[in-house]
Amino acid sequence: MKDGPVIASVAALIGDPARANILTALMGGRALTASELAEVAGVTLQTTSGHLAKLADAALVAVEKQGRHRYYRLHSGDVAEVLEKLMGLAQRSGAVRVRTGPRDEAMREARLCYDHLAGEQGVALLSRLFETDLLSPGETPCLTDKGRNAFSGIGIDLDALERKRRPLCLHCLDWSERRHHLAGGLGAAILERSIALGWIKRGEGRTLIVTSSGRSAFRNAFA
Amino acid sequence: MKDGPVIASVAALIGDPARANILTALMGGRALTASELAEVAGVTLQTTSGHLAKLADAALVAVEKQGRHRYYRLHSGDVAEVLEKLMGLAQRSGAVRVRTGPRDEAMREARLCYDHLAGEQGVALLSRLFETDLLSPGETPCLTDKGRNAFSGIGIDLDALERKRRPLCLHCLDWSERRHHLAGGLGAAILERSIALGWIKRGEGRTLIVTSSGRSAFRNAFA
DNA sequence: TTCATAGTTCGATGATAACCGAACCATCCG
DNA sequence: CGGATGGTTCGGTTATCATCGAACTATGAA
Repeated sequence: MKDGPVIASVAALIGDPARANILTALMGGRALTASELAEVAGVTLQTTSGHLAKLADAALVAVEKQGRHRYYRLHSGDVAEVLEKLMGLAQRSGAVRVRTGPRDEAMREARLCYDHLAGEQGVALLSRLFETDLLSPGETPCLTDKGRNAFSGIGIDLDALERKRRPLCLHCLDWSERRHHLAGGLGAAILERSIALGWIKRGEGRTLIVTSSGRSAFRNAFA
Repeated sequence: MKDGPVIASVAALIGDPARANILTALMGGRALTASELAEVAGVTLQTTSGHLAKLADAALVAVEKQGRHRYYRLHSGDVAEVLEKLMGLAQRSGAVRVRTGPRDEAMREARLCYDHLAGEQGVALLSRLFETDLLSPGETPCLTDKGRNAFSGIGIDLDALERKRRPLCLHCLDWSERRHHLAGGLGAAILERSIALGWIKRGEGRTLIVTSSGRSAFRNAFA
């Protein structure tokens, strides 16, 4: 008995845009931190924390503590399957309601993803880095010799970055573009230098603005 | 892009308790009218109408007009599959939030289902009618000779009922009990006579109260 | 120890949407 | 033509819940 309400509670959980973004981000299979999830969800960390608590409560996600990080992942393959099926339904239904998350509008172009560049510009930059052989593609992106020179050339201290525990290169699924952009220590460093060099400026909230000098720098692979 | 929000809109649709009840009721495969669905959902016809419009809009249910009735059914097997999977998840999660629908509390025991008795009492009555051979089980319940006598004995005009277009005996899935109770013309007639004979009284809203004389009458199969 | 980063909890606010009463359309029956 | 039944639309009310600021806890680094 009460099957109706029971499925309702689970569906309602998935039915919130922020939580749906969190869940779809986790469909990649990798465990992500609360901060990263806050980014893809487009809401603040506090809000995300609340959502994650609910999702964990309902056993849709699982948590793993590792030092001061908390890694969240989907609780099991079952959850992923349901999400897949829901996507299928949504596709067929041509659902369009799209109650866009807060700040969503301006963030599509360029935004801060945790501590690196995301949005159209972020995706474009990564693909450009591959094209120009500054990075080589693979499981995770990998720095090439040509890349070492280029990044050092704009003032990034690669040696210092490599001494840190944080992985140098990671890719991160861009939720508005559904393609990867560059994360990891290098992603963060590029953003930091780009701001210092006037290539990127901070906008409202998490939005970023790529200046015209920034656009040409990215296009020419920092040359 | 925007996959997150898209799945969110579908999930949110399923995530409302009233709509979830509607959808689970339709999982039986039979097409039901708006009034019947209003009953299982535990909300008024107006509210149900709104819900059905949204569900139809998202292609989760399909409508068929037949005279002045509108028969609603699940749009396709896909939808049923998703619902199944969600039920599975809900089960594992031990979801308990159960934001019960309005009036839900008092309706579990006995309530009006469209125009017949539902709830624990309704389910118990049908099973008693089978046990005492007033009805024989099957695709739909079927009236026996013994049943004709018994029902005529309490003042039900079976001939008149059979002249009507409405099917005499139908079963109807009880949403609180997840078992069948008796619907159709006979189900309605039994309720009508039960009220006339003081076996059942109307309570608040759609709730019904089975009196002690009613309980013994049902237990003894109207003898 | 102090500072910084990661995350949670709490309280207040605001917006969405479910809900119902009432009035309105549509179909069938006599 | 009425009258009755099945459904939908509209408006106003209410409750829920997502959201964020601020304060707090916890882990790690210097």
